[in-house]
Amino acid sequence: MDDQELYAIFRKNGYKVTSQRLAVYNYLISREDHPSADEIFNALKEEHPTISLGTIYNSLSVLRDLGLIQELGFNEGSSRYDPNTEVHVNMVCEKCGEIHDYYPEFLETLWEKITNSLEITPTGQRIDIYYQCEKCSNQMKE
Amino acid sequence: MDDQELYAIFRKNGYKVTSQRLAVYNYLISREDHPSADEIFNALKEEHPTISLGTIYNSLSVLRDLGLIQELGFNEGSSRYDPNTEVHVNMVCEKCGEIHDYYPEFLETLWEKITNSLEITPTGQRIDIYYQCEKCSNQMKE
DNA sequence: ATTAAAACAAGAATGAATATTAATGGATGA
DNA sequence: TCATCCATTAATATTCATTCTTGTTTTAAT
Repeated sequence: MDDQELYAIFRKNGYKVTSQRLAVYNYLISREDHPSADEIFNALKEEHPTISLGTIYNSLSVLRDLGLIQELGFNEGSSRYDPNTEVHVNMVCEKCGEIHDYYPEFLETLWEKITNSLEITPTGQRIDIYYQCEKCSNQMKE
Repeated sequence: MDDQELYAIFRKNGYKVTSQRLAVYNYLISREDHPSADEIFNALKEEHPTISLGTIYNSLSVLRDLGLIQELGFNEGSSRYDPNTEVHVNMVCEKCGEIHDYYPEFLETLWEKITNSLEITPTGQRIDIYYQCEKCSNQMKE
């Protein structure tokens, strides 16, 4: 999705196009993992010296309400933000919290088998697999 | 699982058996949905007049660390506690937050297809489907 | 029964997230 | 061009779930 498409989505829904919102979204899609609001804040401070953490939260809420991103709440710590709203698996390291997306073969077909049996229409989904990433399981051995 | 089995699990892992821990676990398995710490606290106050919210959190942490329950963190509000740690689907109403478990046909087989493709061994999983429950979608129409 | 370790209750502290408020800066029309 | 409007922003205060601290009580081994 390029910025022009974003502009259109914002305006169609009555939101103004602001450099802060664009920056948050573009930063999110630039990353493979799913950063927290604070991480985004620290990353954008350099190019946007006056941006505030409140604005980050605000922008993330707008993006989430527009369905452009998904917010992932966890047991501990802060929420993480995922620019991918399609069906996929979040591989979550239970030690360091690192997250990356995973697309098993035939996932969409399998997921359809599950959702087809429902009487209602889902508005979203979340699939997490918890494990220990290579880095963390190596540290355990030492 | 009866209380005797619980006793054994606690002791085997170096935890003492306390009435508070038993009460929290037994209350959880008595419920179809997945209450929050505060709900558990309010429910147990009658039979345990001196119990504190801190103790609820403590007991829940112990039960979680023993693998007896799963903690589900969400974007908004408090964590919810699920005494079912097997593979299942959490049906989460995005309006009122009500949760109930769902077991689609062949879920275990489908899930094995997904996890078999992994190089690592998962330590846990979480599958949520977000939707609007009947009560909430009826309220929207009015 | 004695005793040490673990767990408890009560309340303070923490920290993520939201709410509030005044300032900012485009857009619009005179 | 200028003034006004209004959503958004930045800064700050506040909320609320959860964790931590302290002193007391309970558990369970001896």
